[in-house]
Amino acid sequence: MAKELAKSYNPRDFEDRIYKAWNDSGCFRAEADPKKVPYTIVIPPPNITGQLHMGHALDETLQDILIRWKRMSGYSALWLPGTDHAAIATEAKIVEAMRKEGVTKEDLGREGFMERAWAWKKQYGGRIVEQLKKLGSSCDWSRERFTMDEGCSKAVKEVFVKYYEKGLIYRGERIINWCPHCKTSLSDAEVTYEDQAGHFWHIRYKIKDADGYLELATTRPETLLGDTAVAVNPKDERYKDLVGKTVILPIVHREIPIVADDYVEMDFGTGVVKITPAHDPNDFEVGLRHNLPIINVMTDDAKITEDYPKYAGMDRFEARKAIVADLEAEGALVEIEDYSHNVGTCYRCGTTVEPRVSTQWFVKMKPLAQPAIDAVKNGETKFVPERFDKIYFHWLENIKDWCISRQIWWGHQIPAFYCDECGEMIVTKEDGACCPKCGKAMRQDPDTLDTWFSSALWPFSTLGWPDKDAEDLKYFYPTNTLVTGYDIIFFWVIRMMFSGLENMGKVPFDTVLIHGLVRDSQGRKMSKSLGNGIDPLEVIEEYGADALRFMLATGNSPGNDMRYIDEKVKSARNFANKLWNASRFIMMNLPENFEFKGLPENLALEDKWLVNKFNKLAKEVNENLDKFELGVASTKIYDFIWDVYCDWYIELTKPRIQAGGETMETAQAVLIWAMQGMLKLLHPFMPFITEEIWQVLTNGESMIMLESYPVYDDSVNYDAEEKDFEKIISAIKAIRNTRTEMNVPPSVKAKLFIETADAELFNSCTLFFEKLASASSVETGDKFDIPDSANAVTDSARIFIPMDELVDKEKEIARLEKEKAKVQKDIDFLSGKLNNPGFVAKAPAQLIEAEKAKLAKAEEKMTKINQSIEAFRK
RNA sequence: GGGAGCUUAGCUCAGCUGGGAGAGCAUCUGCCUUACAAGCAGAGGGUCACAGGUUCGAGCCCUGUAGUUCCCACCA
Repeated sequence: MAKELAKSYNPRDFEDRIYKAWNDSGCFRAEADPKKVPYTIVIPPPNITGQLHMGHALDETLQDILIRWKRMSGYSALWLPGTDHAAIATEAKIVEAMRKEGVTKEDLGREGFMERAWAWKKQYGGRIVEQLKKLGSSCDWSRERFTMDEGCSKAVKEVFVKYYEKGLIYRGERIINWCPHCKTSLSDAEVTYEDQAGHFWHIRYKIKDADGYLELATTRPETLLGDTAVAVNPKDERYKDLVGKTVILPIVHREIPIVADDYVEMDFGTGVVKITPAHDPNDFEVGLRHNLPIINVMTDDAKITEDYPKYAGMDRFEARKAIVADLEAEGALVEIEDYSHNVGTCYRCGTTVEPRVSTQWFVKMKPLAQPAIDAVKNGETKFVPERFDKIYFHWLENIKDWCISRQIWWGHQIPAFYCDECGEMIVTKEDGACCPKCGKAMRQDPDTLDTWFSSALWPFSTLGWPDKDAEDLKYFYPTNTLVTGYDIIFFWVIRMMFSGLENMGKVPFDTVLIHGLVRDSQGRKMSKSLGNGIDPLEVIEEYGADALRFMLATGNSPGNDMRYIDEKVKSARNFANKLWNASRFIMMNLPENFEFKGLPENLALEDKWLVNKFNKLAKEVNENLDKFELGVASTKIYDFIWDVYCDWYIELTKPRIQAGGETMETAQAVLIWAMQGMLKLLHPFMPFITEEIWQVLTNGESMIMLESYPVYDDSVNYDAEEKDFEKIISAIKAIRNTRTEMNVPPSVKAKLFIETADAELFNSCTLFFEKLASASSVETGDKFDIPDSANAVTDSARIFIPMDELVDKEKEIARLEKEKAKVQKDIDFLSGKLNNPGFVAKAPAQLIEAEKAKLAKAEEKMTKINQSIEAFRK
């Protein structure tokens, strides 16, 4: 540890060193200590493929603030870290890397591919973890987990088998979202809808055995190949007689029925809909109701199948053009209309999703959703801010079954086994099962699980479940605060909720703290394609992790997006620098072998003023943190350190330090006392600089991160002293103000004559007037008449500042009149309020008293101003 | 088509149980006062989107309007 602070604040010199010291001494380790109360956060596990971005930086900063605060407040605080295998995202990256080498998945085979994937995990899984450390994250690395490690995998199998046996998991042929690029199914949550400009192609289908056509419109003419009906509304008089007849599908020339179904809206378009059960979720439902055949016309990469030789091998968009041309040639195309519609895209790669019928595994959601809804309704888990519970309810109330099987290799392979001999299927936790019917070796289902299936179990799988007696599980579950962005509610929060309730019987966390996105300086989302992303590591390199953290925690509120603005980081860095220099100041003014023995007895007025203000600060900061108002808390600490401590208190101690003796010793002790308190309050927000200063201040005898967080001390009551000293402060401010307005440079000292009823108080503070208000001498009294002097007036004093040159009476009167007008406004406002019978009758007594006191002060000041004006007019 | 957020100083944003509008940056005036020019002391700048309502009292609560952003939704 450093022995003394470097001359200038340079976070690069100590942040890594301090992180290592924390880690080496086991400060991050949480114990299941029965004498303590647990406080637990599980990290939203970043993807192993990921690199730290601003979103992580915000998320980790908020968690670290909470965990450090709770740790210092005496809790057994566990922040459990880990990473996510991120199935599709990771596999896509690996495949892409392989592509550059000219290798395909098929070349390697499943086993070979998995080997390669694990190697990838080994290489990159550690990278993001190292980046988290740069931020100062105080995670318990001894408990680090990975969603595909042995324990998590065990939990996944356990849950899968349990759900299957309870009938909560089933396998079936359904229409699902298919990504032709990733070549896998997707869940509903993994589809992002976006408005796209497209067309409405109006097509006519010839009615068989009758004259005329049925005209309909579609945005996807290529799916016509798979049409197995056209539908109309049963109440639609226009088509009533046609129901039961058939039409001839253009191009294909297949005969398909006209069916009646309520799904069709009469007022939309022509009131006729083509039905393609294999490629549209609604059509699929209609198909089920009318027993229509399902004709899949596309391969898994969305090319037309061999069944349609003319279009076979064409991509669906090429096929669209070809088919439109053919429709036109055939005379079946009536019209093309511009149309904007909602298109589903893959949330990973952006490819337009193709609805597709296939056999998949599903989780039955209705029975699981209800307890999750109830848990938030009855307050077992609450969202901060509260409004996000609406989104949560809405999603759960309309939830559909969750498609969990993915046609990729990187992930948890589904623990279902098939007998190719007799067709038997079993679901089991055991590997390498043999068929219970015919004894033959069974083949495991090749599919893997949705990545969110394992992260849904994260709050308990990481604590030892399914071992129900695991010490960590018993002590740390349920966890307390989950911190995440609003964009993850559907993917993760909801699934953790029902998983926790179903498997643990308890909610996984009591609070979900939601934050927004970090946008660029223009308010745009940071994205790779825009190239507007800011790398947190570069910011840390330039300004330090503390500055970045402070900027992210300050000036924004839960649930709202924020912008990354360089000036804000700079200003946070300047704040750190300010603190750095303040501590340098107090240290350079300490005697060689100074020993801090706590707050001394013989406090001066200004010491009590400071102590009282600090005490109130500690109270408020804890209250704000309790309510997750981290930004408000950090602002208050900032204001106290900069304004109260640096700009006032340090300046006040300077003359005392010069004076020496007892007053100096007291000042030194108070300086240190307050500095230690401020460092502790600030530590969760700016861990590195506070630790570095603490180490030097305390000769490395303890770590600030393990100190107790300051709390309100109800034995401190210096309210009267605080008020008194505020009189001195306002007098100094008034003098400075007057001098500035009269263009008197600070180098020009002036005598002060202070006319006040608080002569004793002012006399005890003459040093401060000399030092902070450029006074050459100070005289107090109950009556002065000093001609040719500028006047500074407060509610408790009239201050005469004689000038070398004659004071311009008119100017001085004008200045006082201006001031008078202000005070008069106050008096009018306050007396108006107090003369209002409604206010006096209904406002709280405390407030009325406060307003009366304010009015009295204003009137005092008014009297003094009038006296001064009178004196000038004489 | 539903739902939510936002609209406060030139810019970016705080302001949480309703009690005389705040910060950072920017602007203007002075200061290199030996902790800090990444600083110090001052100053200017706001009908808190608009219109109603509730209240003794509204930036804050209610209703509506406008602009804006986002989420959800099966009108082909």
